[in-house]
Amino acid sequence: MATAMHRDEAEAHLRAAGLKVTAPRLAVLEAVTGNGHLDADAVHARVVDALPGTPLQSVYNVLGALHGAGLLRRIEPAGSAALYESRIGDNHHHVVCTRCHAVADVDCVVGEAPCLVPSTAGGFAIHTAEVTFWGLCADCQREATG
Amino acid sequence: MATAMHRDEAEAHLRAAGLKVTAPRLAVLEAVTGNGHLDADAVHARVVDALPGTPLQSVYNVLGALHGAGLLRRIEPAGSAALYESRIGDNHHHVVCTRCHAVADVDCVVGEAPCLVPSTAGGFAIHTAEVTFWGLCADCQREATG
DNA sequence: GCAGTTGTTTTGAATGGATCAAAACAACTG
DNA sequence: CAGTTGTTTTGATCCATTCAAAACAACTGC
Repeated sequence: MATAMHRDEAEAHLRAAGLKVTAPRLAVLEAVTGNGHLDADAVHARVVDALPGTPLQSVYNVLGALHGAGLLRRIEPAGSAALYESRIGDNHHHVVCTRCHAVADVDCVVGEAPCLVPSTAGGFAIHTAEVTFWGLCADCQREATG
Repeated sequence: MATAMHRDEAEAHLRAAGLKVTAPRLAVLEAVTGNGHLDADAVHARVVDALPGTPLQSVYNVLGALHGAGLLRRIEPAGSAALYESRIGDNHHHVVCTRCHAVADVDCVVGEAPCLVPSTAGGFAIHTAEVTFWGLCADCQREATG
């Protein structure tokens, strides 16, 4: 839990994005903010704490809306369900544990966003680069060598 | 269609990997080799040409086995089904069209595999890096600006 | 060559993440 | 405060993929 989001902050973000301010949206925004990388189920679990009875479908809708509005970033590592994170605006990368699927952020490793150099490969007009590292998380290293 | 694979070549690869040589496996290997990035359905379509009646399930089994043996590489770009390619051994990257999902290979853009520098981020022992670029393919650029 | 063993293919069914659609509802506008 | 429009909810459906058991065929040793 890094930076939890205050209700009024969340509200401001929603309004700025031209979205109506609703309880499920505030709940999802608070659930994701500062809590790493969560899939729809994990978000749902947190949302239900704050807003009992909220259906999973609503979480999907809200996540879709917030992602569409640029308020949430979405990643889909191979083998995992879609994950959402609140850290946006910078283009950082991710490490995924090949054993337990844990995810952590990685700031661009080599100097200034080296992997992001826009280029034209094979006639494609590239606008984004996404880097996913694969490895073993600390816990799984222990269990593997132990 | 770059390098099509001959039957005996395919056989050798299978044996080298300790896999039994079977018709479906040869068919899948030939279907994927030199044909870019194919999902299970696309592979199935090709396999059925050579081996009528082959069920999709068998294609899944074979793709799984060949991938497990390191004979096929598997990528899973967000929003697409799993794709298989025969180009292995080098660690190249991919561009995916955000409009039509076409995929092309990209050799590492900045010098010598800059994105692959193994490092230790957040306690993870990284062993692989995967770079996915997103952009518009030539065709979609035309249709978008046209 | 031929039978046995083991791994593969096939048949059939099930899973899970996610999406679609329509009805019930609530947030913003004036 | 009523109307309008966007949201949430209910409920159903989709698709890629995986699981399981039975039918089968590739390799081994004889």
